[in-house]
Amino acid sequence: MNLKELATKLGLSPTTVSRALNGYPEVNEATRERVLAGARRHNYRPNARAIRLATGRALAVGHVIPLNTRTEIVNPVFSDFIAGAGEVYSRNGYDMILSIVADEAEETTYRDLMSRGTVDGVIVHAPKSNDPRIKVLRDLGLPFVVHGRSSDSELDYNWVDVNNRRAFQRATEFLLHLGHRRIALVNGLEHVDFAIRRRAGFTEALATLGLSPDPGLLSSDEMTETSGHRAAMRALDHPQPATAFLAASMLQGMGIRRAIEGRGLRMGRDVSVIIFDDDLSYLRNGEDVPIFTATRSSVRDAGRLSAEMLLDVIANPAAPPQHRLLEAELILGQSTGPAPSH
Amino acid sequence: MNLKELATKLGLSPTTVSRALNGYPEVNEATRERVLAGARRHNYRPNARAIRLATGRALAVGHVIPLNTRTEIVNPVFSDFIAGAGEVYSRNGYDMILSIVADEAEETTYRDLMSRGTVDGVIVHAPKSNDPRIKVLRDLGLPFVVHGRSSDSELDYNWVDVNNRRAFQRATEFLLHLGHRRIALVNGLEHVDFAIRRRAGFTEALATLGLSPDPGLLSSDEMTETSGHRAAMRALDHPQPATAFLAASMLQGMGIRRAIEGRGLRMGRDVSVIIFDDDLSYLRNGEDVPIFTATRSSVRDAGRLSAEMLLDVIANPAAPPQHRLLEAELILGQSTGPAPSH
DNA sequence: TGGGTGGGTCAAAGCGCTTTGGGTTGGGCT
DNA sequence: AGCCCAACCCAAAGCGCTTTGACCCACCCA
Repeated sequence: MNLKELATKLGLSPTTVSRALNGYPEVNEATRERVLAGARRHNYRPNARAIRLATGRALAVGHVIPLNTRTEIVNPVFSDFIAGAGEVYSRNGYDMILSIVADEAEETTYRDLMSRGTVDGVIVHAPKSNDPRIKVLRDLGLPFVVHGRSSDSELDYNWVDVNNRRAFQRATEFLLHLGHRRIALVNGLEHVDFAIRRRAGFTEALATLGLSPDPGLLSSDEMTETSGHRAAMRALDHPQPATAFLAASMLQGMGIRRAIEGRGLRMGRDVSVIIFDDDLSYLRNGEDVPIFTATRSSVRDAGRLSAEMLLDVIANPAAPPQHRLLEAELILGQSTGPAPSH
Repeated sequence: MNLKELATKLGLSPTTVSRALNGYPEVNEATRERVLAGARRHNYRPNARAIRLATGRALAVGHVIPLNTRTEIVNPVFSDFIAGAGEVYSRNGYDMILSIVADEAEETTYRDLMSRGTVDGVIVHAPKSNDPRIKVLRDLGLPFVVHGRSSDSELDYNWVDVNNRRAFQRATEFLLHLGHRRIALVNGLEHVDFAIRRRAGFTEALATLGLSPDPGLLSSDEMTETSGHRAAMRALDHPQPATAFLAASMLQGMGIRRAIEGRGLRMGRDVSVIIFDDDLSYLRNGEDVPIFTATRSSVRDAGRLSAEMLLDVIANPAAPPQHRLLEAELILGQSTGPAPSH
C-alpha cells in the first residue's frame, strides 16, 4: 500500500493525503480524520526510502566506533552510550547507523557517510587530543557532536563531556586526606583525550601537597580487567608499594582487586581503590552498598544528551556550538580506608 | 556532484555513466575507463538515498536489541557480536541499523522496519523458547537470522548458535570427574532459550551419575557481576555448601570469585568455578594463563557468521533455512581443582 | 549490395514520496 | 451585483538514481 493507492482509495489526491498525514494546516479537519482512519485501516506506512529522497534528509545519524585494530577491542562503554542515544533517536523518528571502523579508516568513513547521504550527522567517539576528525567534519559541513573533548583543537565544536580532570582531582584529594601518599594511577590509553585530563587532575591534586607522581606507579593501557591486574601487580611489587589505586574503569578496578587479593591483602583495609564508574547497566558497582569508592557519571546519560544535542544541531545548523560538561559524583564504597600506618 | 552533472561533464548520458560505474558489460572498456577517471576526479559518489529508492533495496540490515525495561540492562555481549557483524556488513556495502527496543515493543519494530523499507533483513537476538518473533518475521517475509535458537518452534528458520547444552554438559562432567558433587548452577535468565539449554546440559550430566540438581544451588538471573555474587553467597551459605560453580558468563564468574574470596576461601583450591566465556574483547579470560576454566566460544565469530548468513539469505530468499552450530571448547584455567576432601 | 547482427549509446519512464504553484468554491463585504 | 479572500484541494515537477526499450552504426556474410 503506497500513497497513491491510498489516495485513490480515498478519492483524494496524493498531495492532500500527504499533507493530511504530515499535519499541514491547509487540510480540512474532517478530511484529515478520514485520511488518518484510512491509513490506519489499510495499514499504510510511508516508504522511508522515498521520503529520504524527496526531502533530501537521511533521517539517520551515524555512530562511528573506532576499533583498535591491534587489540580488536571495542570499548565496553559503547553499548550503554548507544542505549541512551538510541532511545532519543527512536523517539524522534531517526535511525541509528553504526559503523565499526578500524582506527585509521575513520576519516574516509565520515567522507563516505556524508557524500552518499546516509546520515544527517554523526557522533564522534573517543577523541584524541587535537583530533583531525574535527576539522574534517567541520570542512565537510556534516553536523557532529563529540563525546569528550579534544584538547588543543583551535576550532570550536559541539561536545558533551564529563569533567574528568575534576573527578580525578577530587578522588586523589580524597585518598590524600585518608593519608595515602603512594597512589598508583591506572589510566586508560593516554592518547585518548579523557585519559590526559584524568592524569592532569591526579597530578594537580598531588601537587597541592608538593607531591609529584612516581613514574613507577603510573600506567596507561586499555581499560580491561587484565590490564588493571597487570598494573596493580607492578605497583604492588614496587620497592615502596602503592597503598592506594586510582583506576579509570570498573574493569580495571576488578583486576586491581584480583591482584590485591591474590597477594593475600584486603581491599579497603590494606589497599584502597577508587575507580571511575561509568554506571554501565551490566556492570553495576554493587547493589545497595557500592563495592568500590568511585567517581560516577552515567555514560548512558551522556549518550542521551549527545543524541539530543546532535538532533538539535541538525535542526539548527547555523547555531553556535553547544557544550555540556557533566560533573561526576564521588560515591563512597567499601574499597577505601585510611592509609595503613607502618 | 550527481550522476547527471557528471554525465554532461563527460559528454555522455546518465544511463551510460551509471552502467559504466556499475560494471555492466554493454559499455565500451575505453569509455568505462573514462567514466571511472571522471568520477574519481570529481569525487563523485552516488547518492545512497536515490539508489535505495530506485532499486527498492534498503542496503541495510537491522539489529533489534532488546532492552530489559525493568533492569535497563543491555547484554554486554552485543558490542562484540555487533563488532563481528559490522565487519561483514561494511565489507559488503551494507549499513547496520541498530534499534534498542523495549522487550514488549519488538514486534512492532519489526513491522515498522519492514513496511517502511529501512532494512532488507534483521538479526534476532536472545530468542525465547517458542519465540513469537519468528512467526511474525516469517509472515512478514522479512529475511532474518536468529542468533540462538527457539525451542519448540514448529517453524524452521535460519540460525547460528553455540551448542550450549553440550558445553554445560562437558563442563559439569569435568567438575564431576574432579570429585565435585555439590555443584551450583549460576545461570542466565531462563526464559531466554540458551539458558534453558545450558541447564539441560547440566542436569543431564548430573543424571549420568544418578544425581539431580539441588534447587538450593540453582539460580537464574541477569548475567552481571552482582547477580553472580548474590548467587554465590547463597550457595555458600547453604547447609551443605557448593564446592563448585558453573556460571553462564565471565561477569557472573567474577562475582562468584568476589564471594569466595570475601569468605576467605580460595578459588581453584577451596571452590572450583567454570564459566562460559564469550571471549569478549574487553573482558579476556586472563592473558597467557586463563583465570577461569571455561567453555569458550567467541561471540564475535558468531556475529560474523550470522551476518554472512543474513546477507546470503537476502541474496537468495528462496533457499532453504540454514543452520550453524558452533562447539565451545573447554579451556583449562586456574579456577578448578579437585573437590576438597572433608 | 543488402539484410542481418551485435556492440555501444541514449531517451524516457519509473521508484514513492514532497512541494510548488495554481485552481475552484463559497461566503462576506461594499 | 461584483469583488475579494480564505479554505481546500489538486496537477505536476522534482529528488537522483536504475532500467527498459529503442536506436544507430559499423561490420560481416551471403
